[in-house]
Amino acid sequence: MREALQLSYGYLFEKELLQEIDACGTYKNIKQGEVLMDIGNPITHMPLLLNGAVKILREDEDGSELLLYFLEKGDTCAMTFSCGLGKNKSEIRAVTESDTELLMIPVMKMEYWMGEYKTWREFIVDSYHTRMKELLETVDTIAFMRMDERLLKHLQDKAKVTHDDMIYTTHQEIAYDLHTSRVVISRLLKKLEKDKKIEMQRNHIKVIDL
DNA sequence: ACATTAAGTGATT
DNA sequence: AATCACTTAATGT
Repeated sequence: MREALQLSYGYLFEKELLQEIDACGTYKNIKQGEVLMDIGNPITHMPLLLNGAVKILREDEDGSELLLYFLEKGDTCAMTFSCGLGKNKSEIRAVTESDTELLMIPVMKMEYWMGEYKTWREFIVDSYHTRMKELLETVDTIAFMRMDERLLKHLQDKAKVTHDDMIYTTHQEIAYDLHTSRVVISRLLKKLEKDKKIEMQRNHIKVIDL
């Protein structure tokens, strides 16, 4: 069994379940920026994050994106639950935010364990809750916060999931995540820098106000 | 040196 | 807050 599995999930699951997870899952190491799951893809596996971070995005008709939330170590994707036995298609896109190690569990196994292991069942229900709360928080953010607040929150979230106060990205990419234009982001970042909340260099931003 | 990409800015809606 | 049009700065070849 991989150390990472024991480390991230050892306190949640009993030995037998961990061994089954280890045996049925496929370990994957994924580089930053890879698309794990795209809109329309059939869902056959559920990911268990061992480390790293994944961002979950929604897309509109003309292809522009909106970031919904991040997944971290110990998280799993909520979309997988709402589709039985790989019959449904993914409604979201998942992109690795940093280099990520994860385990892919076949949906069949995940359903089977629901009946077999209480700890697994609790984990799934709990994850579902967490995702739902996270989703509500983003809805609030989009609906009630001004763009400058959203931007700062986004930078803070990003720093958190990546465990690094340095954010390696361009203004354009941030604009895509927040579904706005680059010009707006550039201007707001300028303000945040003046307020000593961040420091900027080309292609990276240091978050000071964490 | 030149082309490409990232970031800054004023004006307009 | 978005868009346009344009400038300036940094980086790659």
